[in-house]
Amino acid sequence: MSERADAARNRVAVLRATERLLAEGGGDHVSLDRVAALAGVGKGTVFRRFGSRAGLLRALLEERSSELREAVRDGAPPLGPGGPVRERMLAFLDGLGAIAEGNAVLLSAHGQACADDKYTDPSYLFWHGHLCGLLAEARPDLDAGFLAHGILALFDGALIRHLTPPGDPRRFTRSVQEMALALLGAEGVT
Amino acid sequence: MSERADAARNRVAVLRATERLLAEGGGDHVSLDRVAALAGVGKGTVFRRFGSRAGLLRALLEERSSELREAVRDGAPPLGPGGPVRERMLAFLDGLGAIAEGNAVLLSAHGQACADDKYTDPSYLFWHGHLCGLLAEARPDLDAGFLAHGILALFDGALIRHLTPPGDPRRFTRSVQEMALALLGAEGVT
DNA sequence: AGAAAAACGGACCATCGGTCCGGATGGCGC
DNA sequence: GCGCCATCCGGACCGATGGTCCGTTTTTCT
Repeated sequence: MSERADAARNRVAVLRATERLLAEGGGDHVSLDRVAALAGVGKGTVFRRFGSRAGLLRALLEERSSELREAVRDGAPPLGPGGPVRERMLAFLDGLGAIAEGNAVLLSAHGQACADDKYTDPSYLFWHGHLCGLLAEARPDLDAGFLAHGILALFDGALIRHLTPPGDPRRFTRSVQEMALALLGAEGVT
Repeated sequence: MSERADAARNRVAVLRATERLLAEGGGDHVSLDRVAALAGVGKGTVFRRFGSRAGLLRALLEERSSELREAVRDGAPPLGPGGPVRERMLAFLDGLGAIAEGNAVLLSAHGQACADDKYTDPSYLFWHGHLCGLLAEARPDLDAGFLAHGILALFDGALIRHLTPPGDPRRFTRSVQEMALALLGAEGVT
């Protein structure tokens, strides 16, 4: 056995409380005190389970993106391995964009909390590695690692909010895809 | 008269103290208390002069970048108006990159403090407008506004620190330039 | 049932950004 | 040189926050 029943129950209570607070207030509305109170647990519990404020937000983000990660790693094309690079790229950006657009507030809160550790975060490293592979295959003449950082840098909560007009929730994603295509260059245009 | 002598003296003392703290500790080592103590002034003074922690960091950043702004607006080519777009772009990125590389810590501290206001900051808007103009001229087929955000998103303190190896301080700038060129596309290659 | 292990909870702490106001200080007119 | 008034100073003060700690409760295993 790895987790006691009450521990598991409390963990989901805390996560649900966090997303409620995230939804109804800004990102800085989520304080550990408030989360604990709303979840009906003690502050120590929140901390013990998630290590820190950053850990809590990371866990929530993980929950939101694990599905995409699986699909990218093991799923069927166009997301998963096997299809043409350009399609994989677009499908991946579509998926990541959807997550980002739906979690812009969480994204900025997490960014603020993580600060410097951002680039060593396993989740970031996975996205980066994936993009890296795709870019390297399509443009072996460029620095794929850097371009991958460049694309991921777009996924900033504040930027997304800034660029998403009411009534067109996918605008950001389309822009990201356009930029990615521009980076891939005109070669191989259908 | 616009500023009393002691006020001016204190302002520079505070700015110097801030940069010292920034240099010797991390970005979160710069608390208003510490700044005030090191500058030999009261906390209220720091606050009155700069409005907030974010304002203090912004002022410091402003001090570092005003020269580049002038050069871009009124200076001679290749930085200033008049030269070929591609050269202006490279020169601008070289200048901005140098500032960013020399102030990575300040950059992340400022980013954290500003959070959402980042995209309405006058300084950001200026850089963005400039890039926008250049990109729109070179690639009228793309969304210049978005691409400009994409390029500016690279200027993240943590990313710069992450990508700058000891012994090659300009590596980041070169990568940014390469990516910008990739965005401009192959058209017009010399 | 009983005991050890695991988890709980919330008081507690240091620190932070920001506010406020009585007191000091500088500039200007004389 | 002097005195007056606006301006500025300083640091005590505040509410909130992230994080810690330990006596108490709950779970689970035997």
